[in-house]
Amino acid sequence: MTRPRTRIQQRNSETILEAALEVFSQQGFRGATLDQIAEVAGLSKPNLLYYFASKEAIHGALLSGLLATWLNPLRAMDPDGDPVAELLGYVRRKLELSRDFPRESRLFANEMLQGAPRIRAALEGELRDLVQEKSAVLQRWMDEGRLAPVHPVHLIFSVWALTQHYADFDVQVRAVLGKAAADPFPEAGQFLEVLFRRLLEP
Amino acid sequence: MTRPRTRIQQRNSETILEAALEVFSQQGFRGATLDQIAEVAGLSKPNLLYYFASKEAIHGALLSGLLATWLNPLRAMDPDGDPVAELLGYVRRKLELSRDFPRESRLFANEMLQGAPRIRAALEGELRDLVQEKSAVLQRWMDEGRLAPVHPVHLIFSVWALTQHYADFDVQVRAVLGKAAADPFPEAGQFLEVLFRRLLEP
DNA sequence: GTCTATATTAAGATAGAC
DNA sequence: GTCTATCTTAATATAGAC
Repeated sequence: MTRPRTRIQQRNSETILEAALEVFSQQGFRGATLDQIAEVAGLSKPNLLYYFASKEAIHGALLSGLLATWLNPLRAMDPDGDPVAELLGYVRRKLELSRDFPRESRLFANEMLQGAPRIRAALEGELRDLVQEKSAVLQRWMDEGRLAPVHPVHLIFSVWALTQHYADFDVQVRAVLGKAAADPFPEAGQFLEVLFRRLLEP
Repeated sequence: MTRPRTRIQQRNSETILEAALEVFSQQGFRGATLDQIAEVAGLSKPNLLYYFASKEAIHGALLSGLLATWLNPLRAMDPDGDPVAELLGYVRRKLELSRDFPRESRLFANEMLQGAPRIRAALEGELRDLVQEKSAVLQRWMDEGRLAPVHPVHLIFSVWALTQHYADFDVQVRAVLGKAAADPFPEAGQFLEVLFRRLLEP
């Protein structure tokens, strides 16, 4: 059901994927049930299976394309731009993804915790290639003295870890900060800017 | 079955918890099954339930105490020590936990992704209190000019995020680094030391 | 396209023999 | 303490009416 033809098909497919994202991102693939998804979607269980061949197919539809979206900010890092500004821009866009798409982040995290059975190939291919490419750019900037020297791959890991934490561990972040800070993201953004400036400004 | 009396009880309880950790840390609570745990443990399913009252009880036994272990390194941060050394020591010990107990880290991460239904109270109590206490210490060090100023709570978050990433996203880390680096932890340790030195040295 | 009813398998838990 | 057999419920998926 990748190309729904009618408007009603379009709408129901989206409703199902939206509900599935809600459930899969919390419970993982095995922990989620079609009953839960059907309930959230407000549709009957057989109706779900009219639009998607199986539970696996719904999950697959969510996963495919997710990695691409996730990597877009890294892809956008311009080799001809200003090094520190480019890196800070990357961090900012990645943090915005955590803020605006926390469920997608948790879906991805769930897949990682399970050992990435469904996207292992993409990790070792598409992801690895892009990281290698951008690491080379970072390394060049460091060699030119425009960025303080540091392991470029672990630098990219640190961007992922620090930004995704605010989506994946959202409950913990809010529990610690208390109800005072309704939205932790502005503070997080400031903190991360300071962190990466001090780490990278030559 | 918190206090097994005989040696055989001791041994089987441990075997079950070990197997359960393996499965729960990958699949989460709902995704894991007693069949899987029994298979990994090499015991029959009814035998599992002779030692633990229910699936829930096994999971609870793993979870209880986990938060305490997880917080020990933060607890060990000495208010009378050297600020930068204390912080770096905290980071080092936390990274060692990720290296030596990755499954425990993933069990915790799974619980977070699900919204922490079973440890919400501890997050808002024990965890929050300790973070507040240690944040005050960090703030004092900053006020005394012995640590560069930065949001102390987000600083603690950054330690968690950066160290746990190497356990929770282990598959991704290894996929990106390739088979060349069999053990990413030495490099990670060096990177994190550089990062926190540049961030915090006044 | 959507529903009720249902087939089929899997999962948590228990009974009772040994 | 450990096992086989089994009860009960839940879960994926399908059939077939509307």
